[in-house]
Amino acid sequence: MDRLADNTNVPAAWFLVGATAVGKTAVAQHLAERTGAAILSADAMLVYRGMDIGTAKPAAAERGQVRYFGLDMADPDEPFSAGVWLHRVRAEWMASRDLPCLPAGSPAGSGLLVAGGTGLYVRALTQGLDVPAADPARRSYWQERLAREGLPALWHELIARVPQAGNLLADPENPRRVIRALEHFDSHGALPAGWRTVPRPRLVGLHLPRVSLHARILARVERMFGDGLIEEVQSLRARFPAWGRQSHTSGSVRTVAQPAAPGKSGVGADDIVSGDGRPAQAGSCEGLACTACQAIGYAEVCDLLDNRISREQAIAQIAARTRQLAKRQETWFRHQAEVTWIEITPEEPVADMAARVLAAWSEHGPTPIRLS
RNA sequence: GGCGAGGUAGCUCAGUUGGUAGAGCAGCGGACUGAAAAUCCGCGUGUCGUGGGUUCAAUUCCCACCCUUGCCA
Repeated sequence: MDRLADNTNVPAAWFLVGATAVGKTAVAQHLAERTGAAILSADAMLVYRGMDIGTAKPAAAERGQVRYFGLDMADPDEPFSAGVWLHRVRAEWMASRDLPCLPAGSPAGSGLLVAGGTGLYVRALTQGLDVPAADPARRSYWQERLAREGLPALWHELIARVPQAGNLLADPENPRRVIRALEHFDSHGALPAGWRTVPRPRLVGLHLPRVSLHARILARVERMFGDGLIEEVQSLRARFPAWGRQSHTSGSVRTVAQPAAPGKSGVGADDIVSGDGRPAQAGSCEGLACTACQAIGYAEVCDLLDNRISREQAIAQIAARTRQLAKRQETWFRHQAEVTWIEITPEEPVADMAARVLAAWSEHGPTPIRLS
């Protein structure tokens, strides 16, 4: 292959990670415009066409200045996954002969700049994914059995096949992981041993104090409504009628305005909760790829459009879910990667942040990526 | 102004037949290899409105006051 860092013979890229709403996009854009680098978005929601406002996708003006990868790769009703993302991104990259190679030593030259907050996508890019996908039919088979028989039954099935699954699986109480392991076994006859022993890539990240980040998140949510988030969801629903036919906001989180506390002897409390009309099986979207319609902002606006919640509730819930996402992202990068954090403040000019990011990149060098 | 209801965790509320309290949400921490903006796990000390009184002991009973709210004026 010919996408090589000049001296090292290893493909690599400059990574900028961090929680949602810290300002990765602005800094990446700033740097790309000045270096001629292309930007690869490592974000699981920016891949969907038509979902622009709610995902804070870089605007057309910005995209005209810089070559972007990883945006608008699929329609919201297409099944998508980290694996699809990785294959497509690799293919696009290999096909782009005109893209500049990474400069040796100096990040002030051009190259590939990866910006995003989806840890799994970053990992896929730096480590690759182990084996081809499993058969989707197997997934639905196990999903049905989970619904019918419960998690312990699936766990027994898994242990029967892979006695040491307890050590291979990080989180046996997580139905998705158990199902994933089962479908993986069905397709490949074994579980990959490397699931829990991944090297941590060295990255550069932006970090804001929690309070500042929360303030930014709320401001951004309100701006999204001003920018036409509701209209965007309406047009998506016009294109995909199954979208938002029922509440997508699942029960675990999200009900900011709780009707009444279900006390031990709380007569009527349960009635109020269930009467509120949210059966809320997360992501039951009748044929639609659920990922997109579960997306933060989109699920809540559907509830708003169907009069299940008020505008104020929608804003509060979107902000809360975004905060929770941001925390999970921080946790991921804190522990799953070796990140050099650039501590920023809300007032700091983008150019200053960019300069500090550049300095960190210079110091540590680019992060190797796997193109095959 | 009169009568009623209420003031308990950041929010919405339980509860204590007197022995200083607990749920949901929020928040915090953690996990994470093809659904990842997903999914899953863990974490509950707060002047129980204020000041008095009764009591071995009051957040719980009594009195006063303050605040909120509903109805009547």
